[in-house]
Amino acid sequence: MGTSLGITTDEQGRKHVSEPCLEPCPIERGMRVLGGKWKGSILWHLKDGPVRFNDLARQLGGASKKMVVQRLREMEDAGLVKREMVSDRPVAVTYEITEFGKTALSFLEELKNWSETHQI
Amino acid sequence: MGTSLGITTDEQGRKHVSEPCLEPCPIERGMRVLGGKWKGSILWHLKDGPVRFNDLARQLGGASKKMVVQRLREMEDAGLVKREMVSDRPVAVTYEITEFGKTALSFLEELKNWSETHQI
DNA sequence: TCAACCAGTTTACTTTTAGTAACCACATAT
DNA sequence: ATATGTGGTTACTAAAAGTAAACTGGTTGA
Repeated sequence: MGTSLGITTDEQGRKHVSEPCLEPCPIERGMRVLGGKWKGSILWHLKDGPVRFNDLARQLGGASKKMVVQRLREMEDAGLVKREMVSDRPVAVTYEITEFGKTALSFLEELKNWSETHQI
Repeated sequence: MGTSLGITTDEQGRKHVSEPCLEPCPIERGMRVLGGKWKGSILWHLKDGPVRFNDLARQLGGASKKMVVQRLREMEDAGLVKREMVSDRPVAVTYEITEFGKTALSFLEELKNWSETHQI
């Protein structure tokens, strides 16, 4: 009988969804890459230049090293972040935002502004 | 000796963080309200007008009623969404985006575009 | 030599989230 | 009477996410 947002009702009155929002919908997909705890903050901290691992971990006061490493690996895999071995013996590593990572910054900035302007 | 992003090194070479990004930083706070699984999608589905509970649950193909209710309650509490009892006996309920909820749409749109333009 | 740094890894948990499947009470249509 | 609809709730399980703290194996500086 009627339709509303992809839901159709047939002649017998049974309801069917024509375009259910299955998992790989763009908003959920985006949230998976940027939404994990600390991911946004990590990217944000890298926006002004490469940062060394322990410095990053310290900045993210609340996060354990394990979390920071884990998130960094995920973000490396997603291509948001690049790991660079700066020196071998004294081991020194920096993490740097990639060009692709930078494309997410405007979005994070909007989120940041949104949280700041509305008291959340 | 040097400082970098709020990390200072004292005369003895010990490192200290001056402004660690503790949990309630704007990006993390924003992610807490908008980042849960399905929350973004729910808000997005409500953008064109009120939607009834079961319709919404159907649209979110992968989500169980329990999840949808849970997320809706959280979003009600956050003031993003309003529950409206349309009719009592036949019980009918709609969920509607609030003015505050609408302020998050531009952000979701950017996330959506970002996910769509970069193959994620 | 000792303490502190580097960049992690590992362990041993606890907490949170996600999810299934069945069930409720009531209403409407066949 | 039976199936289907409404808007949920309950009970339970599985998986993910997160924690603190110890530990590696090296380096550096006092």
